[in-house]
Amino acid sequence: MAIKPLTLSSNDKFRLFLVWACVHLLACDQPMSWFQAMAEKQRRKPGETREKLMNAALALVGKGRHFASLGIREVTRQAGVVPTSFYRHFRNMDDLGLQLVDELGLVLRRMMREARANVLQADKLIDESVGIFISHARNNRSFFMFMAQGLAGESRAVQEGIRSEMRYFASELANDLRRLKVADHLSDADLDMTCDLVVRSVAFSLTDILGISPDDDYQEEQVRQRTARFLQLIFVGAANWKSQS
Amino acid sequence: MAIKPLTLSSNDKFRLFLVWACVHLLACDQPMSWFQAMAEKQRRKPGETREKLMNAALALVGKGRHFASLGIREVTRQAGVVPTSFYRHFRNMDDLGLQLVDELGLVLRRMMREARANVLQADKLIDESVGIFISHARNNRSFFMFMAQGLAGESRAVQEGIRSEMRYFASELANDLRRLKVADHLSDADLDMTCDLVVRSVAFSLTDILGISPDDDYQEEQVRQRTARFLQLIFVGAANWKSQS
DNA sequence: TACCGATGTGTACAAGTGTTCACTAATGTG
DNA sequence: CACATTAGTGAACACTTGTACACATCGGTA
Repeated sequence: MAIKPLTLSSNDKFRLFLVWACVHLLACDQPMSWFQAMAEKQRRKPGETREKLMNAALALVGKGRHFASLGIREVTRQAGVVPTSFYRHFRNMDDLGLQLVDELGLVLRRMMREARANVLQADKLIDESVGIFISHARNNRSFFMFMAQGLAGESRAVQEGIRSEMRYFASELANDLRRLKVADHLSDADLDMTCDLVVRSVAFSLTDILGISPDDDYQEEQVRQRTARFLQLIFVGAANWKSQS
Repeated sequence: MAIKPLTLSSNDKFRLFLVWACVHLLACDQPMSWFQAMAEKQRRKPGETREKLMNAALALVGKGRHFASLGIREVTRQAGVVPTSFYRHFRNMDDLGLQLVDELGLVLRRMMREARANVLQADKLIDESVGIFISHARNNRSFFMFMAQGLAGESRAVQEGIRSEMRYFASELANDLRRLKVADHLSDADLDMTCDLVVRSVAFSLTDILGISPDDDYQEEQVRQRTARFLQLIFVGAANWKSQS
């Protein structure tokens, strides 16, 4: 059998590098130049082929195509790059999908940070959060489309990645609620369950938002209100929930 | 522009035929032979190419492929039919998808009927229903995979079809609950909302069930319990919900 | 009987696909 | 400086794809 040239993903490479850098930091005395060089390489300048390819895939998804139906040539064509370049950065389309999930994680974290900054008092929590979510979904339409597709997608790895992002999101939400002391009567497990349900409901609303035209403000407001009422219903349930019953 | 030969879907044809048959039943005196012939044609005998193609597509989806990535040749190959035969029954893959949605509707209605027959008293409603749902999801794995995929699929029509099946399901659930008089304090709109949320939560659990191995009984039991608790939480919320507040 | 429409088959073709290979330009390292 | 590594290019490969056309079959109708 032919030995394929194993090209590590940039994340793998970076992790390997971190280990290796730590060894060097302990062993020699002037490693900073190496570190900075590698760090420079990690955060590539925009417009590079790798970004172009990922953006091209996202653009196609945003245009209504399904990620599973995209081909390598199609993506490279959209990116304005020769097909061969694809292999310099990704093993195959699944690999590209996985790296998109990583970036999706960044988008979600940014959204979470914004929500935390804006939602200070608990009474406006739901409406504010739903609003922030919807505006993010509108601004990063392609990303969230990719997320919605990936939940039932072809690649098990992408599926698991998105699912794990959602789990993380739910656990962070639970932590926030604990900090706000709005659900002290709930056991940890029950609070986690509640947050899981919240995140699922919001995620399902994603398919509602993405299904309507991006500038149909009326429909968007409808989805927004419905989602908010879903969450209110869930929180009423949580408020009257008797743990360990 | 070239005029493409418009081939109606078999459902369309049947509806047209019904109208036409009624006219004939009123006008002439011996229409039964026509009727029987057409009825015979409608319920085709199993093993025909049309069924073979739809089953082939489902089989591929069940094997982990995404519907959006299936090609005509691939489906016909799996069905053991020559590629050209495809066009005798479907315009394209989207058309096949739409007809699959119709059949999916039948599966869902059968499930609903079974649930109605088995859930007689209200106190076991949740556990019984979730159980029935999970066993159906297990027995018709491919169908439900197709449904999960279609929710964020490529074809807007398929998407809307599945969504409308879910709406129907939710409204029927609301009717049942009204009949059981378990939520008399809720306004119609609030009950509809509750049922909508219930259906969404269950549908989301679909991706959980389909993600685990078909014979991993432990994980399946986990999903089952989690889904049931979701529904309990929602119903506690509904029980304490104050309509028109 | 002859005929007709619907269904299925085989062949064909142009276009698109994933992947490999050999080559070049740039980039930073000894 | 020479050198190795990396990113990008273009040509080529063996397939696969969607679709069209002509033909065979068969059940039902006039």
